[in-house]
Amino acid sequence: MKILSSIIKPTHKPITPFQWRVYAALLLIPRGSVTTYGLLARYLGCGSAQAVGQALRRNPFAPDVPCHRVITSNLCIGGFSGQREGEQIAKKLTLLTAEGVEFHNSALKDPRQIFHFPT
DNA sequence: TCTGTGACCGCTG
DNA sequence: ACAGCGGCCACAG
Repeated sequence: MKILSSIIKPTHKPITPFQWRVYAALLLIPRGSVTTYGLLARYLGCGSAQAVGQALRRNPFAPDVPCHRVITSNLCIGGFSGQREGEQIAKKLTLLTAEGVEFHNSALKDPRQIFHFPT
């Protein structure tokens, strides 16, 4: 499995401890699976999915850190690269499709592809 | 310090 | 089914 420290390069902006935890958790998600902001927040012991969104929005490591594998709790596509709609979302869709995660009208087709973090 | 903002969530009517 | 609304918490300025 990938190690976060091996992804970070000197050219990257420094990240906060919270961001570190978020990105490290992302690396646990296998290809072909996705998670939600809420699940991720709960796994991190942080009550706010919105805070997780903040961290992902500022992800300096895309696409090495698979931030595209995070969708909203209602199983919709969510945002990408700071955008909630538009070309960037299409890109996110493409990435997920390439991994075998299919959407229908911007909603996850198969809920079984949701990754549950270890307790 | 303090404040506004956000790739969100879930309860309520 | 669905829109509204308060809560959440990290972070930049």
